[in-house]
Amino acid sequence: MRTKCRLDAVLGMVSGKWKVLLLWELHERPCRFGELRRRLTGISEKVLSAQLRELEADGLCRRVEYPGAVLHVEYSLTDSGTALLEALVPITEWSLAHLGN
Amino acid sequence: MRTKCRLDAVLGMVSGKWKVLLLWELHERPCRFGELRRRLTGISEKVLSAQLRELEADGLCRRVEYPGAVLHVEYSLTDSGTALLEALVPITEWSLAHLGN
DNA sequence: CTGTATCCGATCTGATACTG
DNA sequence: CAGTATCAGATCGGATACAG
Repeated sequence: MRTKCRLDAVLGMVSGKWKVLLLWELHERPCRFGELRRRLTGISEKVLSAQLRELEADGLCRRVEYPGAVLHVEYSLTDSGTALLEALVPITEWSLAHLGN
Repeated sequence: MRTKCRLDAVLGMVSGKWKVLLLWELHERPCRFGELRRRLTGISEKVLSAQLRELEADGLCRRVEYPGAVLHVEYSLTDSGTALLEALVPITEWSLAHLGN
């Protein structure tokens, strides 16, 4: 009965307080850690790190290290992550239709 | 920046551990409290009550009392709730396409 | 039958300091 | 620059007992 619908699993993937925002930022453009920290005003490094790792573990984003004297890491959406973001569009539309504007 | 997208608000409405299941059950047919408790094996009365109240507060389900010697209450989806459930369909499809079957 | 009141443990988030 | 470690506070879900 629990597994009758698969929604829970997917909703869990985006249930973190900052996850959707992260997906959104990464959808606009690939981002470095510090960039994300600045753009998601208020998030702590620990939480940012944790949520990125979860998104990564779920295959929604990827983490790429670039060689150099200083660490340079870039996060970006996977195709899967992009597709999930698109699957969320009807929810936004529902929101516009059923919640105030 | 937080309010740039409305996803968080809506996802919050279905983020409770049993919310989607509840919407699903109510979508199949209007249900009484005891019925829901039996069908959602494992949920406690307190949590069932709380989540129903949240769904109600968000306009996703309604609670109707029927007069009689004993209390008879029936919960059912609103149009808004039904529409939200439909807006979640693409997520299930994403799940089928991107997660194992 | 349909809930509410309490208490508890687990989980989540945040602040801060420290590291390679 | 890109994180990890630690600790504290808040929130969530669950068990149980009780009430209208």
